[in-house]
Amino acid sequence: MTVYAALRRLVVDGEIPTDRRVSEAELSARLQVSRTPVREALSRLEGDGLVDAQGRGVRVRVLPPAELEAVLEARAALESWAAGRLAERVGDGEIAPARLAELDALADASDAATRAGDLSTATHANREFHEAVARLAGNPVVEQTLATWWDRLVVATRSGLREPARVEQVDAEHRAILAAIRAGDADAARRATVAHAQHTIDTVRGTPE
Amino acid sequence: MTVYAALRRLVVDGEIPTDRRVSEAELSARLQVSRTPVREALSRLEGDGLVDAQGRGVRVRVLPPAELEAVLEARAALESWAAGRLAERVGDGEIAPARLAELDALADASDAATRAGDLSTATHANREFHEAVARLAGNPVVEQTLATWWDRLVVATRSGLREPARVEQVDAEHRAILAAIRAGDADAARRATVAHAQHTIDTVRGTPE
DNA sequence: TTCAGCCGTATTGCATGCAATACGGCTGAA
DNA sequence: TTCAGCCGTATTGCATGCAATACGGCTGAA
Repeated sequence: MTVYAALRRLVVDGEIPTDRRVSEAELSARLQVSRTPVREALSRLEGDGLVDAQGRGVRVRVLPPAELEAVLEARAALESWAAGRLAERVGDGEIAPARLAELDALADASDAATRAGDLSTATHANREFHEAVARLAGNPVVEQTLATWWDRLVVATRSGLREPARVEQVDAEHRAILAAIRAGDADAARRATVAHAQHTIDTVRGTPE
Repeated sequence: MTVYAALRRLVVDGEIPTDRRVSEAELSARLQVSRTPVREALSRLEGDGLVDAQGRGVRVRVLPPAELEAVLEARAALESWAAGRLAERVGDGEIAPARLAELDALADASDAATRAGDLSTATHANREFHEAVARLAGNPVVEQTLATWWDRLVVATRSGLREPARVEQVDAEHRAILAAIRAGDADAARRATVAHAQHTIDTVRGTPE
């Protein structure tokens, strides 16, 4: 499990070359363990869709455009569900308004980093915002699936794709989602999340390469 | 990979006792391979949420009620998305109406088996119907995630839960989903799917044990 | 020059062995 | 009788070794 976690981190953090195949021996030397636990971890990572192990050598998966879009669409589906569910819970009084302050803080952090031009921090904060929404929705299955998809996207978009200058828009969209959640308006929360996600999809589509 | 597939099948088909821990040696003897590939497969199955491997011996996961509901909710979220997307594609003329005949046939099969009282076949046909909708929606990520969740539910509901007598209702709901898809009405398709799923959730909730 | 076919070797996939570990039950005190 | 603590053993987790395999490049024909 620890080897799995370590290897996953290496993959997600971009510490493993994506332009060539890597041998099990290479990874085991790097992690100072034998090939056996490395193989186990790789098998799991393959299940997560993070690496490709057919043939000889393992390859970090950089998603082809079609699959990138598929993951983005899937993410939009679950995130909009989560936002709607959270709004319902707020409306039902299951979530104390104070807990929503966490979301405000994360949106603030995301916006601040974006304005400061700190892309890496901004990306991370943005993810944290969306993951917090999923967590507060109270469905661990959805939460975990989304986390896996985020990881896939991180790997896929590291080399190449960059969020372009729709910077201003992102923050406004986050605030719109939050407002709907706070109002307990599930429908509006879903719509706002779908719109937000759709903009990301459009951006990716419009960015060949 | 073959060992993984074989073991997964054993788990999903209920061929492995769920009431006790099973040792790696036991499974490797059964599959006629050494413990090494069995361990790899188990690690992956754990990632799929099908088994629990903490401590000593592996355990097939029978979902606790809270998690069962979480999976059902998550499934509803993705399936309603898929139904809506498929309806859009039909509306856009991307899907030839002839391909929807497949769905009719699967709904027929599900209904026929249900009326014949063949629960096992009915369950399978029902799953095929929903998986066909997901496939036609054209998003492999959604499709595969749903397949994994179906497997989890199969294992979880094998011992104990049984679909009760809302038999008539199920077919009517399938037809409603189909009608919305055929009409290219994404909103209606989503609503019909959510309603269908919600009935299942209500049923499970109402069936303690 | 191009490319089909082969061949050597790096690499995988699995089996096996062993130290570390976790469990089930036993012992003895309260 | 109950249960904390220990102890023996089944089981895991990892390392290692080896046969099977897949790849990269070489050879020679077209």
